[in-house]
Amino acid sequence: MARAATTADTFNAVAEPRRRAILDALADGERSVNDLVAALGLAQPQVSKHLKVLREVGAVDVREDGRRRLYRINGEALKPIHDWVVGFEQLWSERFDRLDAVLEDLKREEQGDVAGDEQQ
Amino acid sequence: MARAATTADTFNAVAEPRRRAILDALADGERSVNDLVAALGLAQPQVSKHLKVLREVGAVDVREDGRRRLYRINGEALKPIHDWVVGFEQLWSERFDRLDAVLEDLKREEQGDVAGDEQQ
DNA sequence: CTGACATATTCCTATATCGGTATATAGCTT
DNA sequence: AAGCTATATACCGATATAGGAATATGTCAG
Repeated sequence: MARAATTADTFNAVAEPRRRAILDALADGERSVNDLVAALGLAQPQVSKHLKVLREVGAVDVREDGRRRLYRINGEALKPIHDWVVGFEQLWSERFDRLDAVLEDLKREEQGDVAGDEQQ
Repeated sequence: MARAATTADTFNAVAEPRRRAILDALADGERSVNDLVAALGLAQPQVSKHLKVLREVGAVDVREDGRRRLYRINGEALKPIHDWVVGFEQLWSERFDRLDAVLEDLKREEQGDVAGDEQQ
């Protein structure tokens, strides 16, 4: 068995840096393919191919406008990644330090050690 | 050129679902390889191989304990993913609805249209 | 209708992957 | 030392990839 298809899910689609760059470029609105080609400095066929992958996982939507196709981001598709990674946020974020302290205290109280300040 | 190595960065390493499962299993503390094998229902060599990839991108650390190796998660490695995806959160989260409304109002005021309710 | 423009698709090739199986390495235990 | 346990590594095969180049499809202008 080989590696999962890039179109298997958003995690795989977004593992490719240039596809992330495309999503970044689409962050503030619709853009045509040529627009993206210019913005990213990639060859047109590669951009089209990357867009196809992003389309297949639902990370972008297309709209036709004459001979151009305007791509727009579909944030919903990134939610699974967000939800997964946010679960680990406490492992590095200082925002949780206070919470950790509180939980420590609760734990000690639960053990009847109301005075606290015991060492591990 | 082929797809980027799974060890190229955390995005690639974590694109594989079983590697995410390993990280999930390590979320609440150190575990030995066999422990992970039992928890995930995978063959031991595959677990070792997945752990190697996670080690190479810095997503886990190892500690030797007799003949066992205890793996622990290193959350820092997930931060780039977190930081990237959080930038898109406003695309789906209701938490930003209120902010959007405020920004709309500000925009209208800036344009001198204090009465608001103009159509595009 | 012909040509220019915008985008998608096809073909090619090198490469890294993943699972499976077998085996190597290393640390206990008796 | 022998044997068992825990983990890592090597080998194999099938597969999907990504860039490059060429080409196909579709649309607008004159």
